[in-house]
Amino acid sequence: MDSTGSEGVGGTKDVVKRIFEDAMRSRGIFKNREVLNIDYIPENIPFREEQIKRLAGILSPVVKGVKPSNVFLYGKTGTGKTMVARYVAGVLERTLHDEKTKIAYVNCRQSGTVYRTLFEIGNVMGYSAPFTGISLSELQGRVLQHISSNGYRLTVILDEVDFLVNSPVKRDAGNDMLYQMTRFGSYEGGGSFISIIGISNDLRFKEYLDARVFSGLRDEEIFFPPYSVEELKVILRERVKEAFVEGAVSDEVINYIAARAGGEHGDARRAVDLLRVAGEIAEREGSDAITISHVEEAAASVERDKVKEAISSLPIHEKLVLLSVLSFEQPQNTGYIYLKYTEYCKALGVQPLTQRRISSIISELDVLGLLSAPVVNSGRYGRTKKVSSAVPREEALAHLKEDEAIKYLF
DNA sequence: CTTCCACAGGAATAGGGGGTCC
DNA sequence: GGACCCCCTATTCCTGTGGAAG
Repeated sequence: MDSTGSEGVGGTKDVVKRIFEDAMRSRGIFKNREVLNIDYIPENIPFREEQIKRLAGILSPVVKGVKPSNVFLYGKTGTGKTMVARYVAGVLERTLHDEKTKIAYVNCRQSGTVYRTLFEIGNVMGYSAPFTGISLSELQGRVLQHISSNGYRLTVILDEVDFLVNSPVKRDAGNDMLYQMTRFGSYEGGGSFISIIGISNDLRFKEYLDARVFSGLRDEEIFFPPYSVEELKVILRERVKEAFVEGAVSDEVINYIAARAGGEHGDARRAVDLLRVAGEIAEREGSDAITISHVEEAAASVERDKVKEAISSLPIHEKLVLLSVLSFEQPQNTGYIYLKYTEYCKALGVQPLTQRRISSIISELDVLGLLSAPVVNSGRYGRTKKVSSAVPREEALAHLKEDEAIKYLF
């Protein structure tokens, strides 16, 4: 840990001073760390020429004020869908000299609800709606009205569009919104239109879609295959050239990152992320090059941060459920978890929630990756979830103890 | 082959805090 | 102020179910 007191002649102050001096003396290994941000769009996007050309071709009518086909981009995470869409949209935007032609980017998952997605689109189009209070259909009507009455021609990128329809609660609203948007213009006249670039990595997506919406949404499709490890190496090498000073990242390290991040399904975002965090760690250590062990540490640190973030932002009942699961060595049935949970509630003087709710919470924690809770059938002995922790026990407990209330359950 | 466990998980509903609109 | 809206958590009630025990 940290050595209190003074080492050698200098005191704490000198130690701190030395850290700053070290930081100043070393040239630093970063040249331009912006290049490693998630939303950085490089000049050159390798291995995606074909997709870029196709998307540009499909969108080209826009420059003449004509509605292009709707496009659907699909492929797994980190295969460059968003980057390509933003890249092409960016170039398109810069070649336009037309007030009426707009390009909007909305991430449907970040927006969270159909309402807020529409709200965002309205915002980009210069219509500020109340962020709550009016009905969805009212908002939808207003935004579309705003677009048509101003004669706007809109190309909207709906990233993670599956989130508009993937829950039963949203399904109808999401379908309706997409339906209205795909139909928009066909009856408006006046040159106003909306074209949609949909992006999704969930291939079950179409199951949730209304058939009419589905066919309307993908006049065209562009597939993004995973990057191979070799391709990842090229991508990393290009980023390294831009981001780091010469000699800071060896080929060996690049290969290691590519293998590590790309091994499963060629996720470039993950690879670049790993590179960035490894660089930050190396920098903090005052090292002038990234080593394999920096990368390993980076991978562990990314994982730890995720767990910490996930646990500390949990509401109290979720934390208690997690604690209940951790109190067992072996995987347990929902029923036993629930019993333990009610004990904890009693100890804290909190009113326990119903088992139905706890069952949902267990599922939510499963989705978050904190728990593993597959449903198992034990014949005569019923049907339940076998709940166990999906994160290191001690680590999870440490985070839970940060909570003021839970601390007293030691 | 039937029974029956121990829940899963859908549906309807409520309520409370955020709001708009007239 | 009253009608109505969104969003989220939570409750109540409910029907469904794979397979070991009998």
